[in-house]
Amino acid sequence: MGIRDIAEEAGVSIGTVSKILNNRTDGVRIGAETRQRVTEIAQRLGYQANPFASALRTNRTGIIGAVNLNPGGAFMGQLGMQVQLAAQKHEIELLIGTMKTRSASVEAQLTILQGQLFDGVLLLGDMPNYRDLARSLKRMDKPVVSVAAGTYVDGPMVHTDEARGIQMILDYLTGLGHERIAFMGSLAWPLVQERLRIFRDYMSAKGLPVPREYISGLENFPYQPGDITAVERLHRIAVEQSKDMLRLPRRPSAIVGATDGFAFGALKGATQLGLRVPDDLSVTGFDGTEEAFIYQPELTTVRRPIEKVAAEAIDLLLALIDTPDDPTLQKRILVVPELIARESCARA
Amino acid sequence: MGIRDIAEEAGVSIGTVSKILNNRTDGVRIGAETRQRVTEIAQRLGYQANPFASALRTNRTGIIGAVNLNPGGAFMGQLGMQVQLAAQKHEIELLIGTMKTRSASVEAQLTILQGQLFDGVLLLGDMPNYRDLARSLKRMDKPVVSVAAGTYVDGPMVHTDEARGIQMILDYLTGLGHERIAFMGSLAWPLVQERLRIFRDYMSAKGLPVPREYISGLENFPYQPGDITAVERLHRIAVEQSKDMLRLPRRPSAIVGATDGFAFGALKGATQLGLRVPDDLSVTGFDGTEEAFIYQPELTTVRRPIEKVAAEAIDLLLALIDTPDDPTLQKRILVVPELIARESCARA
DNA sequence: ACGTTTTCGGAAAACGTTTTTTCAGAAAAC
DNA sequence: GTTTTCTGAAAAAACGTTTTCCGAAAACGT
Repeated sequence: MGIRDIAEEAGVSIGTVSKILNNRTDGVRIGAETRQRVTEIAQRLGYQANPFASALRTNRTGIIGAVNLNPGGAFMGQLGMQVQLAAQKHEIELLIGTMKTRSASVEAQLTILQGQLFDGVLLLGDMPNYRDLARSLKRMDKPVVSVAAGTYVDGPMVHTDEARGIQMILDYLTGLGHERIAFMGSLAWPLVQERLRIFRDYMSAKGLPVPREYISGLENFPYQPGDITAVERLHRIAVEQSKDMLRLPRRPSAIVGATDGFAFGALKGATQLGLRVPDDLSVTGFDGTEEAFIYQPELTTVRRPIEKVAAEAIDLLLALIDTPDDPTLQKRILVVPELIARESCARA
Repeated sequence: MGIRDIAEEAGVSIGTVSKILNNRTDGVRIGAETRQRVTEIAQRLGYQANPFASALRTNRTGIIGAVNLNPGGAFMGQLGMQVQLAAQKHEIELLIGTMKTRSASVEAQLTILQGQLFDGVLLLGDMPNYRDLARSLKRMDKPVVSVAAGTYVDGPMVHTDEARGIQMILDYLTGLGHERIAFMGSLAWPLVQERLRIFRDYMSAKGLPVPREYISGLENFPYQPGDITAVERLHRIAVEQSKDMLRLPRRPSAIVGATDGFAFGALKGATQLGLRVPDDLSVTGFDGTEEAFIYQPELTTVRRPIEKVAAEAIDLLLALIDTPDDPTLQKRILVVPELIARESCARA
């Protein structure tokens, strides 16, 4: 059961057992025969070290944590899974928690429980007040990597190259002859603000006007994590907003959704107005969730390469855990996304 | 930093500090004035007990774990989130892990790391070889509650009353005059096998024949958790299978999807054949994921009341942690689902 | 004033490891 | 033949709590 039982069984001291089981070679020698015997006994008894005792002594748990800041979304769910898979390749345990909403201070959460329990933390996704969070994280003495959070975050991070993504979409759309291009998203998320900015920059660089009515920002959608109706409400709003746009005297010929979800809204809005996609309207999404393929019509979207993002994030975090002070690890990795052209776009 | 610092600052012993901070009242008395002083100092210094030391001594971590057996799915993602929320109401920490695929023995995983780290474990969802898993869990000395796993599992569990759910669907469909009703799902999951059985029982009780071609079982879909293409492949297959059915000389007038995902497949299959939903074909789903509402047409489905399932599961697990030997807690809770009629069904 | 109870709090053991220090005996060096 | 070095392993300290046990002083009853 404990290291003591092994020691007793093998007729050696517990210290010896510990050294053998941890393959300690530094400064201490153990005879090959003893080593063999002990390992075998440990095997036979199915010994597993008590993680608390080990952690207490070493200050290492071998567990890394991921905090899902924006749970419930399809994209985030898939990101969580991919991070899990990436962690498995490294034989390390990964546990996912969620950002608490009730807790008074964001700080309390991360620094305290998770800061001690985990050797390092992955911060998954974006959230409305990310900056506050980031500030409080400074105090944590364990490495943190931001994942898919936007480019504005400080410190090590892994993210999709969204500028490239938006650019791909707009290249594609303008290549199809579209000029009246609208944008829909929820600006409560900093990530979406970034996407909108990139969108605007591109359009003005190309000299394509973007009238005010072509931007549907949905500034303050009341979102509570876990609100079971949020997705449905948001969809309903997106449908309505797209219909408003499509009833404009000069309606857009293409709608860029800041998110696959908004694209679905536009798709349904168009259907409800009797417009045909892609003949009368082109629609694009962003994220490349699996639903994009399942939907009717199948959605043209930019797929964020979740597997790569996850793998890079894990690699970076593990490196940071190993050598926290290596300045070359304070890096910002951008993974390039991929345009997936499907049924929802056509020539203008 | 540690309890020692508090003790020193307050001029008391560490034992006293511990008792005060843990509100120990049993047998030990502490003066109100001392209590006050110590609490205040702890507050001021921002003291937080080292969780490993505490856990080492008490064998309790205050953390419960959830193991997602079938990660990646939309339903499971939402279940995970709801469980999180339910846990928050109890001021308890909940961490979600995933079933490892690489690990040779299922057992190794759960019993060992998680068995020690967690005070109790929630097993979320179904998996192809659940029985093996369940067997190995017996050895774990921490309470386990199965959630949304099917009725065949042993031990405490919380689940949807699926018989009622299927019954609701079939009552609804037969009420609309449907008699030629088909079933689609992936029988690799025991859960789906149960649903099919219930479906068959109902149909034969009503004297409605179910020809062999009306059952699309997809016996062995090769599924690897984390396979990024699985959802897409499965969808493609579902579309094809539904088309096969719909090309039958006597095609079904309604298709019951064992899962929302299969219903989407049927919906798209019908569209591709030029059939109109719901005029030419009625389709129902099962699970009530958010996508069901977003899809075109909006899907009639049975919603599994995830919030209730999650809340019941947390309550039950916490009770079991408190009094593991209370025989009345060895219960099996069935939560009744809800039929949500939307656009995908009409009179036969 | 004396014994008895109560009140408050200290001392120390324990939890199961890891790591540092120490030590005995054998081998090597002088 | 004595001292030094080397080898293998035991012994003990440490990690930071919780909890049990005990004792001093104060309060109380007679």
